[in-house]
Amino acid sequence: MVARAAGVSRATVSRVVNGSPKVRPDLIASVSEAVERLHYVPNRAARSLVSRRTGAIALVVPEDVSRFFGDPFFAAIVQGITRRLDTSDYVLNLLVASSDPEHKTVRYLSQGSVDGALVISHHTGDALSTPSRIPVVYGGRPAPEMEDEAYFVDVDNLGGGEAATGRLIDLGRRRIGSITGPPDMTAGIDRLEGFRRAMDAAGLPADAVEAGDFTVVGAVAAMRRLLERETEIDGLFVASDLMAVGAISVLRESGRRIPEDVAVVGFDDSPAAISGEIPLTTVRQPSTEMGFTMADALIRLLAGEADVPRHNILPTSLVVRASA
Amino acid sequence: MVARAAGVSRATVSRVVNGSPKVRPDLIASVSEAVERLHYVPNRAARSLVSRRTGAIALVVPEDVSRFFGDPFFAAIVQGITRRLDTSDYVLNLLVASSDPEHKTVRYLSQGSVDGALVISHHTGDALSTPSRIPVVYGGRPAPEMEDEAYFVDVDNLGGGEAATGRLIDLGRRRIGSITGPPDMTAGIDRLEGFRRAMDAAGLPADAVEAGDFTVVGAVAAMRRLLERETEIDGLFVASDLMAVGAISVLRESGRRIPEDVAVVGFDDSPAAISGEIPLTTVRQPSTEMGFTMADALIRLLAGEADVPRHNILPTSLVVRASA
DNA sequence: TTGAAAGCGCTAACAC
DNA sequence: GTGTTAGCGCTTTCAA
Repeated sequence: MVARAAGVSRATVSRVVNGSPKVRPDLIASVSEAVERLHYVPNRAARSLVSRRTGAIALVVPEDVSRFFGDPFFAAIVQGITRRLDTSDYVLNLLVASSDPEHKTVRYLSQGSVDGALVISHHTGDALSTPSRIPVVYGGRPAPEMEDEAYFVDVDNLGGGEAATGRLIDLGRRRIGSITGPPDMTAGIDRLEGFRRAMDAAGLPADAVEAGDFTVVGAVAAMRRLLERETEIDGLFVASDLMAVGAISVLRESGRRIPEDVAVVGFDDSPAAISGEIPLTTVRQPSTEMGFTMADALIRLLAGEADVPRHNILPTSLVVRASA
Repeated sequence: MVARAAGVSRATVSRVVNGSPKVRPDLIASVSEAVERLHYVPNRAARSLVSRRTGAIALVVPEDVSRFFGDPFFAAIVQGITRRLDTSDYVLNLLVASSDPEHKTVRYLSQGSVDGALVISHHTGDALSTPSRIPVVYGGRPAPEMEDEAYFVDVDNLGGGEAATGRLIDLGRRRIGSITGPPDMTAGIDRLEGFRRAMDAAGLPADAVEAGDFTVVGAVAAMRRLLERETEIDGLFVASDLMAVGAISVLRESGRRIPEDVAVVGFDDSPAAISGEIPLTTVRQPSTEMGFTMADALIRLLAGEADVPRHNILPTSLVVRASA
């Protein structure tokens, strides 16, 4: 080790570099000086070989990146994560999880290449099948079978669905329908559950429900199906803004006015909410904060903190615009 | 090493694991079996300590992630990168570059934590100030002073600007203006240069130009300024679709019809191009391919290939819709 | 408080 | 072809 030019042993250099408290001030000074002068940078591999820590955490995202990276919600999560990491010594490893269980990702995670992992779970099946021995924090409520033991951060989809539906009810709407997400995505499930609770509480039937898939075209189809069954609909809760856009186009096509004939509430408060002709009333979710909180929880877990909450549900809020 | 349970030496295990050609088939079989049975996974840190390779590459993005992660263009690049990496043994490290030169990022890169880096350079100043000794491939043409020596992949902004302007000229427009990007972003500079060349070639003056900043509000302001100076405008090339949306709103506000009074061509072929009321004629850029190509170039560089082209300009194409 | 020495898990000469 | 032997650069007991 070159920095021994400071006239001390490698051990002392190591202590100084790692900020050990028991080093004489004058030594720490001369070592620092030598480090500076020689542009010494500790080798990460050697360090993690002995310390058994890598200083890296993985961000595991589902395979269809296309959807995820373009998705503003996901973008905000990543932003929140990087913001938290910025004031830490961890770096982020981006892993695109394949459905193939024997994929690189799994091997990588068990390779001890990262100290912990953040996994964005949207579909129920996404949750890391191979249980690794490193701490994992999920983004989004994972599958029910892991829900209790797992650490996760989620937005209050249930409360959001309830608030959205409540808005429709407060508006005096009585025949309220809903276009939901696919049945294997917990976010969609929870939003629907919120819808049901609000309807139940108001003594209204929660049966005008059709499943979408969080895309515009899926929503168009779902809306058409719904309209065939229920011509009297006067209120609609759609599980995402993008789907709301699709639903609204069908509604208008059928001659209905928004919000006069049918009041519509979306979910996400994405750019799509204000890009259409009629500004969407929707539910805002704290996405950046979600990413930040996920990273924070993982870092605390890695620091050995014992009282890290397993479940963290971030509040959502209703944003009233023109559609309802 | 536990896998010595296969009755061979660690060296042989290492050879088998790394696919060395000079190992007896029966040994490679029994070793593989033992590896499988014992769930042996080589330790990454130890391996890179001796091999001086990390199996990781960095993706360095400018600080304002907010813009970048939400940006479909960036999303597509990341997708292209991960797609290329998927069939390699490299993993991706995401680094958010701060403007602070003494930032984590710089230290990290010089720490030997990655074998190479991909850097998305949009602003001229973004280019890694600290010259690291690892191979770097830029996404987007970097600052002129590094343009020659650096490896980079870019889309043909110049050709795209030329084609867009050419479309306007072919349409018979004669008083054609342009809203450009900020003067420190090479993409915007090149698009403007394309505009100039097309105008020059047609013997038209290229002086109706105002600088935008790639945002809707910036474009609105730029359009207003342009309209004050040039009331006769009948054609407009806008350096991004998002800005085109802003420009069009101002144009309409002033009572002009698109494309009858003013034909408009954008750039990017982003979702914004088809989300507005009038589908935008625009220039499509191969963003996913750009990411793929960047990763591919870096991987080849890391493999020691000598004939990796330093500059790679990917073709753009005009997409004709309703606005021009 | 500091130094000496051991060793983290692996690969790469070098012999056999 | 395979085993033996050195380290890779660092942290960390253990003595001093």
